[in-house]
Amino acid sequence: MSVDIAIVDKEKVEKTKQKMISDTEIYNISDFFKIFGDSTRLKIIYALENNPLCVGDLCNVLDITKSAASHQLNILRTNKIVKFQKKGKNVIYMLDDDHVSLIIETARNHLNEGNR
Amino acid sequence: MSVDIAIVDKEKVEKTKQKMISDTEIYNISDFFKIFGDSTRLKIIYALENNPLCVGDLCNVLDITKSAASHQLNILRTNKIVKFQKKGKNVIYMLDDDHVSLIIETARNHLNEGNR
DNA sequence: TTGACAGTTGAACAATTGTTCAATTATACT
DNA sequence: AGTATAATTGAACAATTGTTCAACTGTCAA
Repeated sequence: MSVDIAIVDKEKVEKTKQKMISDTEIYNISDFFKIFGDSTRLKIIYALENNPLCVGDLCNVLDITKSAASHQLNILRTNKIVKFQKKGKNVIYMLDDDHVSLIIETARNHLNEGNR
Repeated sequence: MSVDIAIVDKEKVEKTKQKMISDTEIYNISDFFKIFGDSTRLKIIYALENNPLCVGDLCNVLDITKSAASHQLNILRTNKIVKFQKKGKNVIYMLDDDHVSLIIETARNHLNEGNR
């Protein structure tokens, strides 16, 4: 009731309300999409596809600073998109999850083919 | 060269650079994901799934103001995620694209099942 | 044509987010 | 131990983004 806007189809509104998924699930899903909503993170993911790289080399591939890379890698690590492995002085990053590439490819195909 | 960080594996860096997709394509994809990276927009999409609604009813379902809804609907329209149809004083919104539901469901399943 | 209602719009504001900079940790090498 | 290099971290800053508020457009009905 808190919005106070006249309802046109009360039954439909109620039914739709019931069909809605929970707020926490909505937040989880939108947070997940936010990860891929940044071009730097997306580039990192593409660079690491089938291709582990240490931070410095990753920076050279993408032409970004170590700090910027490290911050974004931290986010990707936290969200289990990438994992790492220490090798001497270097830290080697790689994708943690096969689904991720699939989801991105689905979006890419959606954009390239078909509609739009 | 602009980054000036020592390269560990020059060949790998070069190969990876070549494999990278174009910046404009990266931006297109990340912009696409940005659309779903907001909880209000995601809620709107869920509410409209198999279920056209006028703006007022949509606001009642989601408990948001008309203005907030209208701004987000504008973004969704621009990106061809929803389309609309005028019916008298009302504007009926509906999903424009089947792929969209699919992509969101893929993400949702990824989050619910399997890893994480 | 006037009043009421549905929806849109732009500007202001608040919050979030990404990058930069400087300092710090950690490892390797001499 | 001391130095050099790789990477991380936190704070400051800049940019982007979502919501609110108020004004506006367009449509219906009396």
